[in-house]
Amino acid sequence: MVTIVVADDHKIVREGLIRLLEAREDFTVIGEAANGDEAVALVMEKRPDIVLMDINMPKLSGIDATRQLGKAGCQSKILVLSMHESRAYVEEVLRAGASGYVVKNSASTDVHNAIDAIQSGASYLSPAITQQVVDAIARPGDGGPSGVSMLTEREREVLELIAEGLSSREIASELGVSLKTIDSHRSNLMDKLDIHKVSGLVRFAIRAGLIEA
Amino acid sequence: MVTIVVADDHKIVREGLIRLLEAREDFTVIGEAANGDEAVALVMEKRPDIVLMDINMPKLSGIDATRQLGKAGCQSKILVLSMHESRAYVEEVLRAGASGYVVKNSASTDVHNAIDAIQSGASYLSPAITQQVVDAIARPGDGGPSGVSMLTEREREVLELIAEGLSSREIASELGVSLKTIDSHRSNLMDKLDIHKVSGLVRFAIRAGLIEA
DNA sequence: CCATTATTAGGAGTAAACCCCTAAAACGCA
DNA sequence: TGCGTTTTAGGGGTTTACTCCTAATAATGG
Repeated sequence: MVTIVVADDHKIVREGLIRLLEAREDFTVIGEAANGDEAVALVMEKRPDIVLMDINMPKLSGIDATRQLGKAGCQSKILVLSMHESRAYVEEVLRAGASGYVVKNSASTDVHNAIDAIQSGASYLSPAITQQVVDAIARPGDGGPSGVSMLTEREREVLELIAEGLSSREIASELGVSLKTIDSHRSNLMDKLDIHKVSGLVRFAIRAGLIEA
Repeated sequence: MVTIVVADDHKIVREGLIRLLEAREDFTVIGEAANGDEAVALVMEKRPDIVLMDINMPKLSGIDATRQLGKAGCQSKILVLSMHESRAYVEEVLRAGASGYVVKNSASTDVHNAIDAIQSGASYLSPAITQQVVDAIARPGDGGPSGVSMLTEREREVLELIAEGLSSREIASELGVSLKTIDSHRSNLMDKLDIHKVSGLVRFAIRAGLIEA
């Protein structure tokens, strides 16, 4: 019997997931959490085999919760449930110590398969994701760490301020440097990310978790 | 027997919802859609009693889909499922012609109750929502309609394209009007929202669910 | 029928964004 | 010590964005 804890901030989604899980007779849900804090506490207490963890949760994100459980030496395998298919997310989730990544746009059988896989010690990535990871590896140019990690500290800082709505002049004054310097950083980070519009930068910054929407 | 169509862009959520609905023997799900366009087509074809519609969907949002169905004279009652509890959303959803508004953080029984209610011609709002609506009615002048609902159809459209990264020129060509027209819409919507930068518009559009991050 | 609003369009101008270059000082690293 | 990277800074240019005006047409609503 595989014991499972479900963490998702939407009760109705949680209920649906539990039904989907318990359609398998060898799965049993022994607890549910509505945010990251609750999830960590519950998992430490119940020690389930599997944690089905949503990424977007208040207080503590699913990624941070995963990270904390890892540091605490928790043996439960974590299967992250996400609505994002972007490479950046997958990287971060796996780095945080999760054993699997399933997009919400999956069939219930995918979740079953994922649990079977990580229960036996393997990793599991949604079919939709595997392709992206393969693409990322195949592409050497921007291949490495996608996005934020290819930026320097300063560029990240500038990007954040741009996304927060400051003009280049305001950023220059904020950081105590010349307008032209910000212009350089701006150009450089735009080249690195291959995003050449403010709108794109904002969305990137949000996806990357640099700022909140 | 109450016939239902479920529209949500996440397959796994859709599956969960269907299970929750079919736990009631007098409910039967006769179709499912993964985006707004599909939903409209499917509902026009199948003519269900109820449409359980998510707001955040690609191509055509649940709100726009609701609006289209209303204009087409569709008799199906629409129950909107949303993760947002903000007043602005509820306003717009009801204005679009939906019969009910249920937040995702509800129990399945709430959805059952909502369907019973709107099936008998009533409206249904999640408990979490009712208070907000009452508040909004109580002080009409104060906050006013905050956000999206104060924009016109065209302004919303332009905002969406701005947030998606199109330049004014591209938007003009996309919508088949003059650059100056887009400039007008842009100015007007910026005045209405009191947001005067692209970065702010993008974040607003994301918060408002007009686009995805 | 009149008032308001939505949609369209333009003129004219300032500010900002964005693109092309170069280049110096500082830093770690091999 | 030299090499790459980061951070700094600038010159000069084109293109958008943004603001301030006006104004015609159509539709909506009291």
